Amino acid sequence: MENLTNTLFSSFEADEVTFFADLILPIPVPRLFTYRVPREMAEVLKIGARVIVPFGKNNGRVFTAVVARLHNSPPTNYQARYITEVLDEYPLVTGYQLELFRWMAEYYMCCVGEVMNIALPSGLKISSQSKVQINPDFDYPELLTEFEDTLLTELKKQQALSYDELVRLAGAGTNIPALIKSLVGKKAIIVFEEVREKYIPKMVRKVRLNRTYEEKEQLLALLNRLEKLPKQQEVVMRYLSHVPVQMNASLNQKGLDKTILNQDDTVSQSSLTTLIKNAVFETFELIQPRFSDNAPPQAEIKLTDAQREASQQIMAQFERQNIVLLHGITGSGKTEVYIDLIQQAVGSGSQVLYLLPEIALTTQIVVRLQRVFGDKMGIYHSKFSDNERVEVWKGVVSGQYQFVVGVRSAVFLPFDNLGLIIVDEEHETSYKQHDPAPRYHARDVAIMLAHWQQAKVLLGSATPSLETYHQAKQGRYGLVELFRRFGDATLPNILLIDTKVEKRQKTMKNEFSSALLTALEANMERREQSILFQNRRGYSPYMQCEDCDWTAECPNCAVSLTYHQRAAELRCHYCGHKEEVPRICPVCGSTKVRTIGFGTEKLEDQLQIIFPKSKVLRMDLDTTRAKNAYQQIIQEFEGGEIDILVGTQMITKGLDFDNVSLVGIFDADRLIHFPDFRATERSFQMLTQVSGRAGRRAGRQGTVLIQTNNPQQTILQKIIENDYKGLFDEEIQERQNFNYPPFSRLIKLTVRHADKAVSQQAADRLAAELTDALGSSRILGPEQPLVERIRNLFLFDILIKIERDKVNVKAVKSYIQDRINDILTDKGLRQVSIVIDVDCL
DNA sequence: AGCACGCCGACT
DNA sequence: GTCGGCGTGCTC
Repeated sequence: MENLTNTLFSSFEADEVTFFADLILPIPVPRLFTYRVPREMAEVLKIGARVIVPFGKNNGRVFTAVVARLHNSPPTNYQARYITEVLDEYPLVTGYQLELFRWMAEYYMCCVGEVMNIALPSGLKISSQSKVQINPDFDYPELLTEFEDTLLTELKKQQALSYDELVRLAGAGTNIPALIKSLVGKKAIIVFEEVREKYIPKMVRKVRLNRTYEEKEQLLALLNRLEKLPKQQEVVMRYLSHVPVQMNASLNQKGLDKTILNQDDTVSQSSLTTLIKNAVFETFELIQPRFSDNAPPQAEIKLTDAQREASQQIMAQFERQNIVLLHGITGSGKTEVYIDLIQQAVGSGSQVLYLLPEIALTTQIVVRLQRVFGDKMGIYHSKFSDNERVEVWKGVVSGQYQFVVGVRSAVFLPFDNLGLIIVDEEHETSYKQHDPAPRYHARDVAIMLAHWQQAKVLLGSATPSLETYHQAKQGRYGLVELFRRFGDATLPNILLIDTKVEKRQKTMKNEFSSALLTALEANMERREQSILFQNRRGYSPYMQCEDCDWTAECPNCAVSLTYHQRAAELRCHYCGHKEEVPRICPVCGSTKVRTIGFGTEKLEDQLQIIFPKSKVLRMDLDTTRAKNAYQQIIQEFEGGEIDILVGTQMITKGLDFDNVSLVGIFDADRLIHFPDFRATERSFQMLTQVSGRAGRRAGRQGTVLIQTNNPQQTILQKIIENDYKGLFDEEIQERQNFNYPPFSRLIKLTVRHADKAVSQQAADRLAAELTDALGSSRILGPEQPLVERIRNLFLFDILIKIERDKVNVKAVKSYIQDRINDILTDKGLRQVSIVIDVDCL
C-alpha cells in the first residue's frame, strides 16, 4: 500500500518535488537516515534546515536532525518514517558547514552525526533529552496563545522541565516539538541539554515589585500603607530610586539585583524578607551576562613601527601565500597587529574569525577587542551558556557579527564569507579536541575552512609548533617575524639554579633554592610581583608509607592518588575518584605515612610558612573550577596586593601583568624528561611562555629562575638564549630520523577493555594486521600507555606513522577502519572499544 | 549513543 | 518459580 501511494505520487508530481530527506542525526552511527517528507513540508524543506524526527523502537526518542540531501527515491528495504516538524525555514547549517562536517568525519575517522552534535550548540538541538526552562528575559506575554500561557505559568513554578515532563504537563496529543518551536520562537523558553559537570550559568537573585504595583494608584496606596512601617517603606523607596517604576512601569520586570537592595545592613534584609512574604516584592533569578559593556568605545589603537611593518609584511605575503606564520616573541604586541588586520578585513566586507586557546579568551584580550569592535564582535566561549552561543550563531547568520573571537569550537560557526582567520598561540595543544569525537585540531580545521572560502590564515606564536615552522621554512607558509618587545621592553634574564649543588650544600628550604628565596624576598621589598610555576596541582602526587613502601593508588586507574590538603582528601586526577586520607598505613599499620613530591598547593603552603607576611594566590584547576574564579584571581593579582602567584600551566597563557618582574620555575626536569617525542618541543614552549610573563613593561628587565638538577642540558641553554631556531634545527633532525611529524602523520588507536587479556589480544591482532599491510616501520606498539588502566579499562596504544607524501592516506584510513570493524564484529572481542585519534598530539 | 530483547544466576 | 544482570543487535 505504502509503495503504491509512493508510485502514485511520483507519477502525479513534478520531478523536483521531494519526498525523502537523508538526515544527519546526532548519534555515532556512520550513515544518514532517510525520512519521509510530509506533503505540506515538501516545498519549505531545504538542505541545511533542522527537522525533528522520531527515532528508535516505537518512536521512543526524538532528535533534531539536519537535512543533508533531498531526493525522491524510496528506500527499498524499510519503511521510512515521517519528519515531525521543520524547525528552520531557511538553512541553519550552510553548505560550507555540511561540507566541513563530511570532511571532518572522513579525515578524523568518525561519524558525521558526531561532528554535527559537537558543532551545533545544544540550544539548537531539541531532543527527548532536552530540558526547557523559562526565559527570564521574557516579557511579552501578549504573544502567547492561551494554552501556552497556562503552560508557561506552570513552568514558572518549576526550575526546569524535561521533555517527558513537558509531554505530561501539556497532555497527550499535543505536538510537543511544535509547541517548543513556537515558544522558543517567541523567546519565552530556553532549551538546553542536561548539563553534565559543565558550566552552570551564573544566576543573580533579583527582586521586583509585584505586578499589581506597576499601576500608579496601587503603588501610591502601597507607599501610604507603609507610612507606619518606615523600614519597609525605605526598602521600597530604595527600589524605586534604582527602578523608577512610577515613570516607566515596564522597567519593573527587569527587577533589581537583590544585593543592591540589601546594601549591607541587616535591617533592610529583614524588611525585604517581610515585603517578599507579603507579596509586595517577588524574587526571581536571572542569568548573569558575562561581559558587561562598560568599556569605553573605540580606543584608537596605535601601532609601533615594528608592528606596522609586521602588518604590512603579512598583507604583502598574503598576496602570494594563503597561510602566514607570525613568529613574534612574547610581549611583542601581536594583538595590535591582529587588530589592524581584522579592521582591514572587516572593512573590506568579509568575515573574520579569531581563534584563541580556551583560557586565554577569558582574559584582558576580550576586553581590549571589545573596546575596538564593540557589539559588532561576537564572543564564542565554552563557558558561555547555550543561549548565548545560539545568539552568536544566529548573529553570524544575520550579519550582526562579522567578527567573532572564539575557542576551538568556533570553527563550526556558520561563516560563509570568511576573509581572514587568525589562530593565536598556534602551538597550543588545547586546539586539539581530546575526548569526544571528532578529535579535531581547530588550527587544521581553520586552514581547511579558509581554503574553501578563499580566506587567509594568520598563525601567531612566540614558540610555533614544529609542524608550522617547518611548513614556513619549506616555503609553504609565509613567515613574518617580530623580534622586538613592545615599548622596547627587554627580554627577561633567565638563570638556571642547580638544585643538585644547593642540595649538597643544604641551602634548599623545602622545594625552594636559596637563590629563588633571595630573589622572592627582594622582589617583595621592591613591591613587585612574582609568579611561580609548577605544572602539577594538588599538594603532593604520592602518599607513601615509610615503613612498608605502600603507596595510595586509585582503585580504578593505574596511578597514585594525589594528596589535596585543602580538601583533606586523596584524589585521582584521571577518573576523579576521591577518598579519605589514611592516618595509618592500611597495610602495616605504621603511622609514618608521608607525602612525596610537591604540587602547587604545597608550594602555596610553604610560602606562607617561609614568608608569613606575604600574600599568595594559587591558580590551577582546583582554584578556578568555580564560574568566575579565574577572572577573580587575575583581577586580584592585577590589583597589586598579591605578592606571589603560584600556578600550573594555566598561568602561561597570554596573561599580561605589568608589575611582574620575577618568575620561578620548579621541576623543569620532569617536563623535559617526559617520555614523549614532543617533550623537548613542549618544554621549550612552556618554559618560554612562562618566562615571558616576567618584565613585560619597558625600562626594567625581568628575571626568570629555573630550578634544575642539570643546568647543562641543551634545551635549557636554548631557552636561556631564546634560541627558537636552534632548537628547531636540532629537533627537526630528530623528527626526520625517526619519521615523526611533521614528516609523518600520526594516527593513534587506543584499545580498551575491562579485561587486560582481551584488550591485549585485540590490540595484538590489530597491530599484526596493520603491520602486515603497512610494514613494521610504520607501526609502533601495541604498548601500554603511561597510565595503563583508566576507569577500570586496560589500555593499549598502537601508533601508526604515515609519510606525508607517497602514501595514500585515505586508503590507509579505510584499511584501518575495516580492520577495526572486523575486530568489533568478532565474537570474542566485540566489547572492546577502540578510540581513533587522527593527528594525535 | 541508547534502548529493547534475550538468555543465565540469586532471590521471594 | 521470577527479577535483573549485561551481552548483542539495531536504529530510517
